[in-house]
Amino acid sequence: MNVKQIAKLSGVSAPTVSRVLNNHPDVREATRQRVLAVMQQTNYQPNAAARSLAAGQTRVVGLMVRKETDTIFNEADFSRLLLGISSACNPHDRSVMLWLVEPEYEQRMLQKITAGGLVDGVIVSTMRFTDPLIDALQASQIPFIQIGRHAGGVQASYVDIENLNGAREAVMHLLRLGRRRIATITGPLNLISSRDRRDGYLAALTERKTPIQAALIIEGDYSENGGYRAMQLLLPHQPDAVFVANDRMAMGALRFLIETGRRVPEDVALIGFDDLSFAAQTMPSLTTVRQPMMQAGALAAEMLMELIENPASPPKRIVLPTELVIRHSCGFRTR
Amino acid sequence: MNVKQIAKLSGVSAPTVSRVLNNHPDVREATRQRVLAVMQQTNYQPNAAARSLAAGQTRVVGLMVRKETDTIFNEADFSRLLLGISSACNPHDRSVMLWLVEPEYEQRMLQKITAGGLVDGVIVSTMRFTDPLIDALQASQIPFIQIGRHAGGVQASYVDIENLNGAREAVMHLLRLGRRRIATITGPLNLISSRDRRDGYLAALTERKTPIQAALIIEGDYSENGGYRAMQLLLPHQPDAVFVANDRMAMGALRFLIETGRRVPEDVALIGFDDLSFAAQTMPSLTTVRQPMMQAGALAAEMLMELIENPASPPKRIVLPTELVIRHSCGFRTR
DNA sequence: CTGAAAGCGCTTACAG
DNA sequence: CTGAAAGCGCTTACAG
Repeated sequence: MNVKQIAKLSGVSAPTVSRVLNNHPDVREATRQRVLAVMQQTNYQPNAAARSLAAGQTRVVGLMVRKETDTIFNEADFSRLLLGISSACNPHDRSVMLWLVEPEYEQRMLQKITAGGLVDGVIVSTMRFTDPLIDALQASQIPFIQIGRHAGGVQASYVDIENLNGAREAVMHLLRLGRRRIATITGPLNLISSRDRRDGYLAALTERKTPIQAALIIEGDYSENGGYRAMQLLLPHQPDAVFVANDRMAMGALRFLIETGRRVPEDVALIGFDDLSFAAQTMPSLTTVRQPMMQAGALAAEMLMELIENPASPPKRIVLPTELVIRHSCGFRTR
Repeated sequence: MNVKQIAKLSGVSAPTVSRVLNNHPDVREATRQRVLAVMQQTNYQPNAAARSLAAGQTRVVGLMVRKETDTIFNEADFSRLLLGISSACNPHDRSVMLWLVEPEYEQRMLQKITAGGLVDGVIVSTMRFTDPLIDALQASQIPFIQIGRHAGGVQASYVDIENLNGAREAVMHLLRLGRRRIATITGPLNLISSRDRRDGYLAALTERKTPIQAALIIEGDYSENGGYRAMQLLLPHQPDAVFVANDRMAMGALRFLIETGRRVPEDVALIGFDDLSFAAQTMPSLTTVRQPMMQAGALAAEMLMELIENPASPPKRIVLPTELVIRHSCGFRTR
């Protein structure tokens, strides 16, 4: 089944079939119905490759995700991002193509993408502040949207999460609860989200005129064991609260505190970041900052589709708010 | 840049460029080098749509995942499956297209896929024992591989996980530890994995000639609250151990037990299924069954690529072993 | 080993 | 509102 056959069966020409297929307004209603009926009967669907080639549009959206190390790659966030993108694309009849970027195949992927005929645009997610992937996309002229901000991308659109403010609010909450020696375990500081969260910590302290102490700031690696070790280093400096830049490290910190007989939150209060599924299940349950990754994915997809339709549209930057999920580890109090 | 231009620059014809592109052996080495050099200089990459149309091959692999309800959709497994598929496809220079199947768009997706020009084959993951998706794929003649077994798929290849045996071993472990009143909280029994895990439970009891009691078998819904409620119903029947068909429900069961003052594992031992990241972090840590989803994804992708190359090859069924991860909730003992 | 011709299945001006 | 012609950028026989 192809346009020619549909055309013959409907008693029209191929271009008319094409017009019906593409909802072109300039088709007489009777003709449209006739063609539609034949397409229905024959269960006809146009060939995607031919369509892409002729129209110069694939109706496919690409997603490039740099896998990073296992400790940084967060399965829940990844799933939610994907869910958001996919559910935004479905109603628009667009498909999504997924590339997990491994350095080994990075170049080839980029070439395939920029060669055309595969996708109309790309959503790119990488946690590195500076990433050659972004530069390559920038240079390639292909429409793209970043998840998170990145260095050098003056012209680029992005959807970011309010990492700074989310962290700031978490620390403010600890301050309001009367904590005074608040420490932080940061993520790897080559990641922009890690920096933002640390800066939020600093902002809260500064805002409340609380002294900042270098000894209370430790760089972690986003792993459970990293949190454990960081807490070990922190404890001699007697913090009464710790803002931990992700839930996984918070689990490790909690483990160390419990093993060494500290009470949480009485002796040391704890706030994490991510709201992974286990955060509600720890003992005590973990107060944490939730990021709207699904919404971020959906928005990025919408923005990309808009950019594809209208490549000249100016760059957009959206920063989504986080939500402080108050549980027990922070020294429970309903605000 | 297109084949014609590359041809002109290299002093050959378009078909020769095409042969070089496709590693056709019948090209003189000197010619090949000349063309390759020009392609390199011009940074040429062939257009994917044109290639797909002309060759009748897209070099794209599809993945259809039915989202099911939120409680059933397991983000960790989904991520791992995707990781496995993606890393298997990368070396073969294939891309992967992802569809999250929502009932609303199911028909259109299937039509697009079977119309051709989009993907060469499909990996399909759905937990329903009977799923129209499978039937439609079956009828469509498109090469496909199932994740998990399904009803009616006589000719279909699949990669499955040893749900039955994984459950069986978990229950055997409890029996070896001296438990005698072992209960189970199953998943929704319209899911094949749920049935398999229940059957594994039954198999172990039968094997050890332990009486099976209907009151000790409760159907859950894979949610945390479902586990909580199921445990509530189970407790009056005084089980001394519970095999729970997923970790999320196990968390709920654990919560109920602790809230009602039971000691785990002393009073009631617990084993889950999935090895979600929080399983190691509960108090007590959760003994559970780990499924090799990433490996399943990689294998499915390999099988699909083989099937695409050789559509006549006979169906293959692979069942991957699970691993019992022994922690504290089962009444710790190193085997 | 290489090229001229045809074709893959659509869409896009253009003319009427 | 509709159709004939050309074209999108490749690959596939076929002939030499």
